[in-house]
Amino acid sequence: MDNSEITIHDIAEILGINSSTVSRALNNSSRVAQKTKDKVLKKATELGYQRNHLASNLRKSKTFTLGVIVPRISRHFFSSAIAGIEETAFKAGYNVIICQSLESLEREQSIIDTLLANRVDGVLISISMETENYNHFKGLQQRNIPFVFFDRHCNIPKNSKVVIDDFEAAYTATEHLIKQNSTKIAHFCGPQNLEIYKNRLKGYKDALKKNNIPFREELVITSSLMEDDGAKNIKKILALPYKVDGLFCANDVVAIGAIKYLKKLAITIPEEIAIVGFSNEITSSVIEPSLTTINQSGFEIGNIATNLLLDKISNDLKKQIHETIIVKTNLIERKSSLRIF
Amino acid sequence: MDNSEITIHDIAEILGINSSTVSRALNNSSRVAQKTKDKVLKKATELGYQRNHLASNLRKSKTFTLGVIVPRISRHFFSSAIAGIEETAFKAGYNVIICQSLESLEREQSIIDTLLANRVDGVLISISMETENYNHFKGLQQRNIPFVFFDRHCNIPKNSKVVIDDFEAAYTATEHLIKQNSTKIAHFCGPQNLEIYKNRLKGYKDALKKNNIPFREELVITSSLMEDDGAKNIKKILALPYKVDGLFCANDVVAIGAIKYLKKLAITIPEEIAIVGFSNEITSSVIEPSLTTINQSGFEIGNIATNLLLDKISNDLKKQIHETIIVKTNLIERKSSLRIF
DNA sequence: CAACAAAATACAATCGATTGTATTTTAATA
DNA sequence: TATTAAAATACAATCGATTGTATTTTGTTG
Repeated sequence: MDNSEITIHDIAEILGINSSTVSRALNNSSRVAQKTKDKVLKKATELGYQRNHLASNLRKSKTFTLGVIVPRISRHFFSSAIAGIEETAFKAGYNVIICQSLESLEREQSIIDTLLANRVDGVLISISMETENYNHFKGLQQRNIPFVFFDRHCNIPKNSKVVIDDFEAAYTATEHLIKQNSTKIAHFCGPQNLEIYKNRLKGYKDALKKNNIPFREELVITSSLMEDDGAKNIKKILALPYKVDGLFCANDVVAIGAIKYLKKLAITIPEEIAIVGFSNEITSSVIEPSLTTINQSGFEIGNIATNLLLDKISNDLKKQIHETIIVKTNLIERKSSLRIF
Repeated sequence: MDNSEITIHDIAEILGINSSTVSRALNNSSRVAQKTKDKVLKKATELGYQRNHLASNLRKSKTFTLGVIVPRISRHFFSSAIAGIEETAFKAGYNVIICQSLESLEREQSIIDTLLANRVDGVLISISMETENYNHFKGLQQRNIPFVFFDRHCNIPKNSKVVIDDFEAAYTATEHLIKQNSTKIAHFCGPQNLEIYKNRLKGYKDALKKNNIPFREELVITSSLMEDDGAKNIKKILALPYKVDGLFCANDVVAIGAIKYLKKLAITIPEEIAIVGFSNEITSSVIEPSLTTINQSGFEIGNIATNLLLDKISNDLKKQIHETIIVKTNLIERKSSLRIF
């Protein structure tokens, strides 16, 4: 049993030619005669030759590896995004290192150090909720490693990102509630250091304004948007001297927390309060009443972001373009907001 | 701005010593004097030296990369398992290539080829539903690449796996239904080429037997356990000449499909039919009625499987042990099965 | 057939770290 | 101080593929 790996030198020796010719033949270089290419290719498949990427990459000083940083892999949106990233990366011959920040800035920074140590060729990032300073990204810039934000991005100069139009989506969601005759509409929003939550808040505000509904500061409640926060936030709203009849949540998880709690209190949805979430988690179609939400395709976003990153990697030497790609979303109307008139 | 990477040769030159000494110093070899080690380490951090893994790995002919094959990354169980795998692997200095078989044998085979081409040091596998022949695993064995099954395993000689006691869990689940006064208990089972589904079926049968409930062939319905299958299978059951009052599903997804369909038909759960699922997907606690299910920690299983694999990798030269580790599960009792007496 | 350009191939250095062997330095002992 | 073992360091080959330069082969033209 020959356990030793076949190298280009083995092939070269067998064919009585030089290993450099074998290498060029396998890379389909124009400097090698077709006859020789055929010979080499035939022998290579015959021997089961497989290129040693380590050696190849060392010479080319490329790792063909991308780093991916997400807050949490088990969130449906992110695992879909990762599936999209993997797919595109794989096709292009890249591997992917996946890391979770678990919503911690510190972890995010140390992950970037690890990725730098691993000499990844590029990085895809969806930032943590804690991320307020951006020095670690500057580290990437200095090292000339291209990176692309997806979904959760931040406002640093010269960056590329693949995002959805959070403003528009939030506007649509809020206006949908208004059309359902809600007038006292609350908004559970996320940390305002994240652009996406800023924009969702803006969209909410704008929709109110355009529809001549006064904005009330006390109806906007900021939290980490975890399931627990749903109940906590609802309590605050119920303590108000007037009745809230609509709720737009910046994600589905907090919306589901809210629904569960409201059901305990026997407050009817959507009759007493109509609710819209954001992200279309799997759970959202299962909960009762099913949750109206903004649908965003993680898979598609992952695909696109990876393509953008690969472009940046191959254009490295030339000018660096800084692009923002906006992916379409749509409102899925479900029972949690549809009132019968 | 010095963009060029620092190498051991740079450090050696600056300190006026040989690069081999620098290498040994950085690897804390006993062949280097402490004084020299200190000098080297100081200079290395000063210059921001980072080992080039490509070069190091090429020399050691190791990639420090593990391959992971799962049916689908977006399933909660698998994304949790991946999180566990990543964690353990990262700590040990390994990277992970994640691949989805999407329940296709063909894809699974080609993924293994890719992983071989990537010269991974080991592989973690949870096999697809289609997987009936095991030649591709033999390829791994021949190449002497250690691998470990987790969750979905198969019956080949000399393999290591991290699994749950499917038999016992299914037994517990079925017995729970019996305690709830169900006597006509159906079982939605998965493809019988997978050990886990075989064992779940066995556990179901055994629980019936021990409780003197006759086993009926027609109550066992095999499918791919997708959500759609839930409704399809329920239809078959409703066509029976007697009334089924209990249902044990081999996963949560099909159970949820069943619940949704039963609700449409206004058949009450658990009063008319009590239901137990398997896996504890996130959705299961959200659906109404909430789904009684077997809880299995993907994260823990991922952790353990990775540790086992890393053991095998480092023991490569010595004897190969073939271990089966069984991870504890527990029954989570929820509304879908709890009858009020 | 000679001359020469073009095509094909060979040679050799290189990527950066590791490691077996050789050499030098240090320290201990007689 | 001479001797010698042990400790520390230097040298050089190596992992396998790539690539710039040198050399050989091929084919075309007068």
